[in-house]
Amino acid sequence: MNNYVSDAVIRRLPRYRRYLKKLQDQDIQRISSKELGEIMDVTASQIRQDLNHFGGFGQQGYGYGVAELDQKLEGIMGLDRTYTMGFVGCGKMGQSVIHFINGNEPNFKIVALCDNRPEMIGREIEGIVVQDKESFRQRMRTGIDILVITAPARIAEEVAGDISGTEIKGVWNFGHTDFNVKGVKVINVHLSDSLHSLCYYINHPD
Amino acid sequence: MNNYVSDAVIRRLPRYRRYLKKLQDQDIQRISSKELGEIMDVTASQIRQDLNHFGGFGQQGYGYGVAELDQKLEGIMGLDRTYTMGFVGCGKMGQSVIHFINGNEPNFKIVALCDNRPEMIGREIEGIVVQDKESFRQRMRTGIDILVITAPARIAEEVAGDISGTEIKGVWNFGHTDFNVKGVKVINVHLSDSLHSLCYYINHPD
DNA sequence: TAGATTGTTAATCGATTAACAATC
DNA sequence: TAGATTGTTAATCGATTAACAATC
Repeated sequence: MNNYVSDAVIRRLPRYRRYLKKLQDQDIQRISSKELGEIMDVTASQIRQDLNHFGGFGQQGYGYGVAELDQKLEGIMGLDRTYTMGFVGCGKMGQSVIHFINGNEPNFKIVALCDNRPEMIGREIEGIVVQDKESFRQRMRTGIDILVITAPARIAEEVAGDISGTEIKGVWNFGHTDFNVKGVKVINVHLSDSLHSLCYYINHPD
Repeated sequence: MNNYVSDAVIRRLPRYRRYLKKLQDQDIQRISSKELGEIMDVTASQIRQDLNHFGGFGQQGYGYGVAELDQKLEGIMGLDRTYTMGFVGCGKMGQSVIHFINGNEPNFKIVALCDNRPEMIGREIEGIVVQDKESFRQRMRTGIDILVITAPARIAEEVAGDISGTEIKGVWNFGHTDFNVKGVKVINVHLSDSLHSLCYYINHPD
């Protein structure tokens, strides 16, 4: 019930949920922080601390109800509702993220696509017609919760400027630059960065 | 020159490099930690602390040479050599990562592809023939530095078991489960997790 | 030399872990 | 009730920031 929640905690929430799903698949109905900690390779203390930011979901002497905790976390992250998405960039990366969302994320509905290349305009990708930048700019103003950037940096920068004043609440950015838009949360995926860190570890084993 | 380097520092290294590249594009040849901190939105202190884990790359009264620092970081991350890559899974996600690597990461050479589906076997993707699991298992033993997992969780788990004893030094995992292989560094990308954290932020603005 | 800015030590801040009283 | 395990406070640990002497 604490007010401030650190980024470190927020980044762990989806992971808790992944493990809770797995437990449900195994028909396990309750779990203690100790057991869960062993499975997830974190301390029981951290689990209890993390969860208590949002309320007391456990029961002394018993542990946590797996399904109940999963549902609470779903609510905390707002995954008990749907989000509309618009894509900027429908190249290989864009198409694969579109496919990923449609196949794995039922709470996210893709409602608009945009691409710069004339040969892409008017084409349908998984049932949605690709728009040009001008008509997308219009479409973008209302009814899109999350903007997904899967376009080259130059185009991403252009679009960033158009976000203010729209209903967009979050940006999921696969581009290679960081960007900040006031009033909108941006998550930068940065594939290159994670690959390059991997190289660091490869060259500095311990 | 310090021996232990925390994950937090390692994750920041690629980001420093991105900004140094940008500075080079603008023909800026030197920069102080103060200026760089302002551009990157971090403290000058953090930059100096981070870099000094690896040596004194700056000069008092002057700052850092942009090209020189970039080159040092390249060396630290081992990006002055090439890495061979094998892909497990050649679906939409796999193909898009293959395309991403070939288009953006000259230090990474894709040398082997694998897919489970009969209709994929023998097909060529960006010049590389897709192998079945059995022949890939053989191929995997030598000459692959990094294994990229872009296959469903079930297949990822199978492959994980075959890694020990190969020359593979790192795994770049796009699957939806965490996994650990002893002696091999694994970086889990977890697209869902980052999307779900974004939802948390959308629902808890401040 | 004087000014600037590093490299590095010390102080602060925040996150993780440990401990334990509360309680199911 | 006794045992188990939470929720929560206190202790520890690590990372970030500030300060400053070294030095280009």
